[in-house]
Amino acid sequence: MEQRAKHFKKRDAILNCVKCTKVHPSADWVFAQLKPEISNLSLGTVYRNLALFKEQGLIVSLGTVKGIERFDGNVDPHVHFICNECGCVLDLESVGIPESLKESIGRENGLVVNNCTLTFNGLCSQCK
Amino acid sequence: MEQRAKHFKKRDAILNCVKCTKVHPSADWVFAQLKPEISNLSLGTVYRNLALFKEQGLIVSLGTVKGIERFDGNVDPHVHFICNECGCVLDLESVGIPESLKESIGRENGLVVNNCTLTFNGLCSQCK
DNA sequence: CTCCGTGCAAATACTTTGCAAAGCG
DNA sequence: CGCTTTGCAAAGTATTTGCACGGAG
Repeated sequence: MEQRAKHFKKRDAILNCVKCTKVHPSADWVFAQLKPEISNLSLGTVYRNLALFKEQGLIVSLGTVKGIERFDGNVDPHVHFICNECGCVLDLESVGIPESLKESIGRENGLVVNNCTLTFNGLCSQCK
Repeated sequence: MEQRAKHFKKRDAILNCVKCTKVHPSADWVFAQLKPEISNLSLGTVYRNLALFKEQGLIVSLGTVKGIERFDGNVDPHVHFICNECGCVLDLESVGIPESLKESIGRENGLVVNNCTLTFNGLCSQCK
């Protein structure tokens, strides 16, 4: 375990960084966060690892906000609010996603439904 | 009217192209569609006009699919399905968006909610 | 003459990739 | 040694922008 910690030091730091924040970060943000403590970290590594995590299902992509891809360490399906002004992303805990729809929609339309995202857009409390 | 038709020939063609298809096109797709009939059309013009239409609310953006922005001439809120394999976008007519949520969510969280999108991901009938 | 839409090409900006070096077993 | 991770920089790709031209009023 300690061995692993050494070998995957940067990878773990990147994953941890995404998992432990609620800002729904971009690759660039993660890089900026870790750069001070891991001075020889490069942006390419961040991109590579985020892509890897996404593929492994350890994190999810929220899509792009203003042309920049945003990630979420919280894999559980939940509802997001995106501010069109400042680009911040918030979780809307109070709203539930109709998970049950996934299966029935798939069956009705002849599709395989893996995922479902519900997103609201507008202005956050600071920007409005 | 005829005057206008001349002056805005390309603009109208671009808008019409997005409005009259169900493929939820990208800028590139629109360009490819129109290029044969409007041989001196340039891609920059397509981008410029799509951005304009989006701003005017004549079309909406569905966000990016595989890094490419997709548009929808149908401005009415409706549910989408995106195939992760081929990138096609389908309308799910049968599912309704809980429009009423917008106001209550805004009020509860101190937000201004303008928009709301519900999207399912998976494999389409051809790709599964 | 002035305004607006446009072609064209250069510029941006985010992201991906190739390759050599370094780390771990 | 062999395999994986990484830094670095170059390449890639979608999109935006600057500028000059041309048509409409």
